[in-house]
Amino acid sequence: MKTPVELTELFRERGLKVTPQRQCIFRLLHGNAAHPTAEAVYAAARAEMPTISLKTVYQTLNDLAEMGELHVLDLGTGSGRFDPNVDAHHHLVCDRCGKVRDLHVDFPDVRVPRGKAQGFRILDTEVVFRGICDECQTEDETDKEKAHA
Amino acid sequence: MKTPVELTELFRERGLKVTPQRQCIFRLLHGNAAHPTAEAVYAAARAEMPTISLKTVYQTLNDLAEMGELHVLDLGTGSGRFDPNVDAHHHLVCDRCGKVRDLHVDFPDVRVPRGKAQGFRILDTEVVFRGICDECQTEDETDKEKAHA
DNA sequence: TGGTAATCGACAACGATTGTTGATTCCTCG
DNA sequence: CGAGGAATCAACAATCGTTGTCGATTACCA
Ligand SMILES: [Mn+2]
Ligand SMILES: [Mn+2]
Ligand SMILES: [Zn+2]
Ligand SMILES: [Zn+2]
Repeated sequence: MKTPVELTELFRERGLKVTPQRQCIFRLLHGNAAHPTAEAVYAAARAEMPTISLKTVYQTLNDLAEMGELHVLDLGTGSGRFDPNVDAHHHLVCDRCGKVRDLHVDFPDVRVPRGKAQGFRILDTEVVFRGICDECQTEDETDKEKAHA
Repeated sequence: MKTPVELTELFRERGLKVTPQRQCIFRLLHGNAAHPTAEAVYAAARAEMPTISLKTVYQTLNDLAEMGELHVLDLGTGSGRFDPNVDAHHHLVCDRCGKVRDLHVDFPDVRVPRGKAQGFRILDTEVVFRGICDECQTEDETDKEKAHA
């Protein structure tokens, strides 16, 4: 995603107004690697602007996604995750708590072999590693200790 | 997924009754590579049993998933896709129509490099190739021709 | 400064999935 | 075979995430 200043330009060029609500969301997302849900962005925005509406948050997130400044990930965690990092990368997903972490590794061998594409024109390749995050593993161990006691 | 006959055994062992509705779903799923939604299974089942309820379909699909006989894929196509093929494989997904095809290729290089796992214990690796399927490409071309005319 | 886009609140609606009820069917085990 | 209990049905309501609608108000920006 571009910087808040660049996004301000971009929105104006497109005839979209640059409101404080939108600028707030620009700032919250810039460099954000937490892959927040819309609700999470909403919560963070309300800390600065108590009257911002969830509708406005969705509106701005969708605008950014349409411009290609944001990717929406559907990783089976119930709700969409917004990713301001639009460069090619992959993800680690916690099956327990839904946490999403970036994995910046290139897998040059991951291609559909000739003759196996079944007519598809491939536009994108995602690798998703699913498992249990550190925090959820610690929880599990704590539970075991309690069970012993 | 096991064969309908084996699933009949398995259900009985678990104290679950083997009803005609469940057997119908066993048959519909066995060897099914279409990755159907619950609604699609429901539609196919109703062709044989007009009074089967959507509730019963979900119930049976969830039972099979809990037993590990079925995988539920969330590929961002709006609804869950049920996959009776529980062996390791990957998927081609059409961004336009949601079609899902199997890709039986092993990618041995696709592993999280040591030191990049960020505390995750990895349990599963999925590769998803997104693009446009053959049918949707043909549609596009037809549209172009119409535009020229 | 004015025209118009954006926002707000308060609520309804959506699609996918799950829950509830009470009546009915029918599988399974002895 | 017969009894007991699970499963199913229909007909709803409810959930969650997301989008739509409304009229009134705000405020961006050419
Ligand atoms: Mn990311
Ligand atoms: Mn598959
Ligand atoms: Zn976790
Ligand atoms: Zn398609």
